[in-house]
Parts: sequence; C-alpha cells; structure tokens
Amino acid sequence: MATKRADRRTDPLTLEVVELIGAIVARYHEEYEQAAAQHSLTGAQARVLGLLSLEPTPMRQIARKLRCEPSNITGIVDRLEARGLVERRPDPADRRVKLAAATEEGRSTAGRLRDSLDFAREPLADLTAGERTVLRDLLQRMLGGPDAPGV
Amino acid sequence: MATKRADRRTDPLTLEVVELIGAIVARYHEEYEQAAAQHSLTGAQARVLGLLSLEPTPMRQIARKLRCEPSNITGIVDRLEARGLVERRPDPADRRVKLAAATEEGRSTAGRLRDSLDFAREPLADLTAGERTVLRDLLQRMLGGPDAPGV
DNA sequence: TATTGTTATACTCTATAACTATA
DNA sequence: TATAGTTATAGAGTATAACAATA
Repeated sequence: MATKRADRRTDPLTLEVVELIGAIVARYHEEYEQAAAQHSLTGAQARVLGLLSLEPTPMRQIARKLRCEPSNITGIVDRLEARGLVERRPDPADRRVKLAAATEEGRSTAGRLRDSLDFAREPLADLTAGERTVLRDLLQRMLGGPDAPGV
Repeated sequence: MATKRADRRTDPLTLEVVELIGAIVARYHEEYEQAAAQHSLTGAQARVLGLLSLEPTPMRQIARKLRCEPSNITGIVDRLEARGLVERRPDPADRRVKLAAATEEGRSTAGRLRDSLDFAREPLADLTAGERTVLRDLLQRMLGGPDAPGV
C-alpha cells in the first residue's frame, strides 16, 4: 500500500530535508548579520532599513511586518535616524501617524547591503535554469503556494 | 549562446528563489521562537538545551557551535541550571573544564520541543518521496554537498 | 472610546576586557 | 605562557504597561 501522509512526517528522507533546511536557515542568518555588521547595522536595523528603502511606512506597520511590539520600533528608528539613514515625516492624512522614510543615504546603504547578500544567489548560480524552476516550485508548495488550499 | 554563470546570479528566476528562501527562513525562525516560548525558553536557551540533550559539552565548545562569545554561555547555562534543565559537571580529564549536561527533565523538555517543531515536517508531508528526493539533492548542492569542490 | 507613537521598566542576548584557576 | 570559565560592563532587542495626542 502507499505511504501514509502521517508516516511521511517522520521518515528518514523528510528528516534529512528538515536538517538541510535548518542548515540553510542558520547559514542565511549568519551571513545576513555579517553583511549588516559590515555596514555597522544590527540585523533588526538592516531589516527596518530594507523595508523603508521600498516605501515610507507608519511606525505601527513596521512593527506588524517585523512581528514585534510597536514600542521596539521607536528605538530602532531612533538609531537609524541618528545616523541620517532614516527620517520621520508627518502623515498629512492622520496627525497621529508618523511615516518613517529612508533618506537618500539610507536608500544607498540599503542597496549596497542587498548587493552584498550573496549567500542565496551564489550557490544558486551553480544550478541550471531547470533545477531552479523545480526548486522554486517545491519551495512554493512548502510555503503554501498559489495553489495551496485555503489561500 | 548559453547563459553565463554571472547572469544566473541576477536573473528573475534566481531572485524569485532567493525571495522564497528568505520567506522560509523567516517562517522557520518565527515558529522556532514560538515553540521555545511555549516551554518558557528563549531561542538561545532552546538551542543550547537541544545541543546538551545530545551529549554533555564543555562551555567553550557550546560557544563555538553557537558562534558566539564564551562569556555569553555562562548566563544562558546559569538560567537553564536555575530551572533544573541543565547541570554543570567537572571534567575528570581537565579540571579547568566544566561539562554542561542536560538533566532528565532537560532531555524531556528538549524532546517535546523537537516534536513541536512541525514547520518543516508538516509542509514536506505534502510532497511525494520523489519530490523530497529532488529537494534534498538541490538543497545539498546549495550548501556545497558531498560533491562540492573544496570539501 | 479607540488608535498612534512614545516613554519607562525589566529581562535577555551580545561583544569586550579583565580576572581566576588550572594546564 | 596559554587555556577554560567567569565576572563586569555597556549596547541592543524584546515584551509589558502606562501615557499624551489625535481620531
């Protein structure tokens, strides 16, 4: 008979893939922190700056995207602002809101940081286009891709 | 002519896979911290406890495996020890060394924590054995697997 | 009343430097 | 002298609770 779904959660092949994903996650994080440090940024600062380099964002929304308490964002943006990478602007539509926005220098720093994040790009370059397509599709399904039920 | 390796670092398909890996990393971390919190552990405490549940380990070696300074391990083990999950033992071979070891309760907690880390296992169960094999091979090559040059 | 951002507080993680006890 | 573990210190991230300004 065919393998049951429950069995597929604990079989050796699955555990092997779980180990590999753990290794990928550890390495990704390490290289991300390293790249941030090369620009004298902490990981959290780099994530916020990367977000703001795309578009000005209310403090509360930054917290939602980073999945942390809004009170933490105050300090992180304070430190980025002190370095001239970010500025706070009023929101014309709602005077309670403050929009955090990357400055010109902030966008430049964010861009250089993105370019230095070679971890994922570099090893992927060794795969053929076909292999990368397969990898993309499998990862999408793992995350609950476009075809996933309930999305 | 064929696509050059350098181009394969910046083509849309590669960037798409990079995005997906970022999403996997974010979700993995989030669920790991969540699982740790359910046992009233921080992420760092959970990682150390997981390590010690495998075998007693000198303080210095824990730091090397977690890639942090040895002085940090003192506090983390202190807190785990205060909760009875870990104990310090002398090393008969070298009186400078202290072996941190998980207690019976510590091993039990580590085991329950492992079981609750369903993120990777659960979505993988939706893939067939063939797909999981392909995924394993691709991830191995990304990490510089057995066939990688220079290993 | 509810929401936005901030402040105050406490805890943890982190790196650095100096200390102790061994080797 | 070199190494293992610790202590002291300072900066950063985190959650919680309370607050002022605005909606």
